[in-house]
Amino acid sequence: MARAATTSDACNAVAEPRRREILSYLGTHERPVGEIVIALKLDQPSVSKHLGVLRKVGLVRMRCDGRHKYYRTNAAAIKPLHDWSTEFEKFWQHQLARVKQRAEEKANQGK
Amino acid sequence: MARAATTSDACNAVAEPRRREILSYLGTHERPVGEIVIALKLDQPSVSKHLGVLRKVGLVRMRCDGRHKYYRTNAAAIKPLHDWSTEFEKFWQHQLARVKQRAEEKANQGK
DNA sequence: TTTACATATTCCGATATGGGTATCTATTGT
DNA sequence: ACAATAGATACCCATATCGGAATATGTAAA
Repeated sequence: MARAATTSDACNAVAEPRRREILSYLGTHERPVGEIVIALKLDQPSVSKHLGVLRKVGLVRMRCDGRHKYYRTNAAAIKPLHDWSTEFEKFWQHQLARVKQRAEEKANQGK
Repeated sequence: MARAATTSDACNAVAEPRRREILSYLGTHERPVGEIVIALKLDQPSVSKHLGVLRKVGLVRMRCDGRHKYYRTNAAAIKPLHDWSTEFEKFWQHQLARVKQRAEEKANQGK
């Protein structure tokens, strides 16, 4: 077996930095492909392909209007990712708290 | 260019489902490799390789003790991912609110 | 010092990727 | 009908991947 397909999962789709840029650029604001091409300075075929991947995993939605196709990110599809990372939130909060505490102790030594 | 290396980024490292399992299994609880192998029913070389990737991007920390190596997840390395997805939180909240509202309107029609 | 154990590394093969370039389709304007 | 425009698709290539099997390293026990 090889690496999992980029289209197998929101996680895999989002691993590609350009796709993250696209999602950020389209907040939930609907935009035609051409605008993405210009704004992010990517080749048009590249953008089309990235959008294809994002669409297959439900991360973007598309609406046709004549020869234009309007894309917007489907934020709900990002939530599972967010939920997964939230599993670890308590841990890094502890870590950061400890770091802060040590820093304060060190500062107090100087007094 | 090909697909970005799995070791190029926490995002790419985490795209692989087994690596996510490993991170979840080790909360911040320190465990030797062998325990991961047994708990997740993976081959030992596979686990070692996954741990190598996770280590390279800082998602796990390692401590040597004799012939054992203890791994634990470094939760702080997951925070950037969490922060990125949080960017979209406001959007899915809106979406879910709309869905709920429509459902309630529909329910009220029946009265 | 030989043996057993814990983990890491290497080699292989099949596969999907992303960039680039060219081309195809569909819709609009003249 | 024809040209122009928006977007998708097809093709090629270099590369990294994961699994599997075998082997290597390093530590501890006999």
